[in-house]
Amino acid sequence: MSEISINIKGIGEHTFSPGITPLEIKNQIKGIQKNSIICKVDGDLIDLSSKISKSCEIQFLDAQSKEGHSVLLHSTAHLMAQAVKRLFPKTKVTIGPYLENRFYYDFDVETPFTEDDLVKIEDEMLKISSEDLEIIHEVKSREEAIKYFDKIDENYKVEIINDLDKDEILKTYSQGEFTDLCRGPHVHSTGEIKHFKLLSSSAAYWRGDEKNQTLQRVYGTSFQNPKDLKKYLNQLEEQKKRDHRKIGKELDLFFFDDEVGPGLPLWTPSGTVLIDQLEALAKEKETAGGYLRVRTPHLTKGDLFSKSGHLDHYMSSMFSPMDVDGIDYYMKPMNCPYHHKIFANTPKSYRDLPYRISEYGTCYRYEKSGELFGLMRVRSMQMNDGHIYCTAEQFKEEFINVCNLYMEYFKIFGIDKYEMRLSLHDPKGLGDKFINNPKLWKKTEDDVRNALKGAKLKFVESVGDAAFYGPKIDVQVWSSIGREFTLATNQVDFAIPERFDLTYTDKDGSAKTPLCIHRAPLGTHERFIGFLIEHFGGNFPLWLAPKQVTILPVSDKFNDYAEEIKKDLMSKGIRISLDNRSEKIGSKIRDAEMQKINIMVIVGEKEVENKTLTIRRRFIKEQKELSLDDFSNEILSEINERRVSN
RNA sequence: GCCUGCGUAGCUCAGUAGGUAGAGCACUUCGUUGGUAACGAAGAGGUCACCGGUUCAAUCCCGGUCGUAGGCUCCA
Repeated sequence: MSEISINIKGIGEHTFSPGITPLEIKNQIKGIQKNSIICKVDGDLIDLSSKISKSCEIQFLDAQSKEGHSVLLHSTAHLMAQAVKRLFPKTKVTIGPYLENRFYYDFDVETPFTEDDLVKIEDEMLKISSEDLEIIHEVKSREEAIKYFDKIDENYKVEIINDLDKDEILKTYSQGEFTDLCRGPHVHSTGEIKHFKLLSSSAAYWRGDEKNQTLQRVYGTSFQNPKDLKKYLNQLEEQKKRDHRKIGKELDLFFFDDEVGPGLPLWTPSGTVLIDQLEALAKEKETAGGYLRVRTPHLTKGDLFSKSGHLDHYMSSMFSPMDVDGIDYYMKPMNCPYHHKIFANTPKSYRDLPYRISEYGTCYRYEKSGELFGLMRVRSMQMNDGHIYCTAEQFKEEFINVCNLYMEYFKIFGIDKYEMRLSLHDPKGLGDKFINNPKLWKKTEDDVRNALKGAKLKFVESVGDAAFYGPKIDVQVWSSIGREFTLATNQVDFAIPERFDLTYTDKDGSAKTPLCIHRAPLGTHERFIGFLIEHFGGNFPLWLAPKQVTILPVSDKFNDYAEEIKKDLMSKGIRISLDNRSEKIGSKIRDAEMQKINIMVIVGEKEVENKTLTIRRRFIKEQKELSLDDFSNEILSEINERRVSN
């Protein structure tokens, strides 16, 4: 057989006998990075032990590359599974994929893992690593694979194989006594996996279905380099410090009370400042965008929600009804039905469209107890809600304007890590989860997709995440501990206008049905503020900060001067406090820093004499001396511009 | 809702082979009047989440409830 030519990326062409493996190439050819753990042949990731039969291009990768790292993570999941099987032989393995910087493996075990168990598993993993077991892959026929996994009593694996496509190539990976069904590829020996850490264990359902068996999921992380592992673990610690639940407590922004109920936040004066600022921002932008503001009740007769479809499609997220004079009343889970009522209250002409109305309407949703999460997931929420009623011709522009509005907001806050997601219906849920009208779904989804493409907005698509009444654009963000949330949303509703018999009189005098766009560019106060707390780590920009300025007299002797300054700044609308305790200046500064107050105004003998203030900004030691007027002018313009720096 | 862990002063946390509890910070008072991240002293504070059970005795052991954490599922 003739030789084959392999172009090694970064090295050059070499000839080999067919059947050569990347591992052999790595050992033979000088200059290939020693820490390569996997390779790509003509763009496909393959095991280092795979045989190469024809000329190709090969690229060796270490775990610094995203693909290399994901292989390492995946292989670490297998290593963990092997350790678990050694320690708890009755365990049945299921699946163990990699995520970004993490992996997990789901196990069916008799008793859930304790923290001690995780330590034991980790120790066993280190042991297997030092055994340096070769990881061998084999292609198996369907029958062979089923027979094998059946024999070793791994029924989940058998179930997986039975569900795979008939022409799927089945592979097993073996390391020592442990064999797993897997697509691979994997690193070539357990000795390659050295620097890992198990992070947590929790429950998960088999195949993500709550009707199925509860499995134990163990999360972990793994790196090639101990420094990278340390860095990642530090990063996780740092992220925990930004957790809005922690900062919310430290800065006294909001809290939950057992006697009030879970998921029902109480906003303190400081937290309420954040709400007020957001609301002022929304009001300003919406007024400029042609919205009219409205107000609607929190409680309503069931008939309205029956008409809107909520009782059919949304009941599981609604609080149980209360009986009022023999009639069922519900807390509102959304504001839309009221806005439709307002639209319909007076006759509309084509001249009234687009008709845009908005409010910060408080909604109440029954979220299952285990789903509650700080401010990010609550049961009472103040929604930056609004509805646009427009003609088909106006739709595209209106829809994109909403997208632009939330981009504008994001710019104000400096939010740049988000993902726009076009959420589509899942045909399987029609009639139950979604309104049953396949044609309208298709048309509306196409319209939205085209509008987005026309505006050159980047987005991903997600099937099954639509609202029950129409497709939507969700803006996804991540909390500091990595959970994903929808921050803003922009939704189309093709069903409601008809259900509510909403019409307008067109130019020709005929009655037409408008399109309806639901939108919540700032989401809800709860989630948006929860997100902002983490985004800023509690260090709010001046315009948003609950405590903008504090005056720190050097000693009691200057309290009167401080009081004058306080009065002046307060009259200008600045959120100001005065620390007149008999404490040393250093102590007052420390307390102000801990409270993350933006600006400290220090006054002592010098300032009283000069009629000035000494200004010290949060985290900045350098100070400057200013007159009261110069100072207030300076910060007022910073506030009015909603500047984000510091 | 499901699985597991956790619940001690306003906050962060000690503690008890079962004999009703302690620190630091914060708070109040007194002294100190101090120039850039903690001045000193004293005082006040708790049905040890709640309800039952076992026990002479429960904060501790057992059961239940509620809350909470990590996930799963679900969502703004």
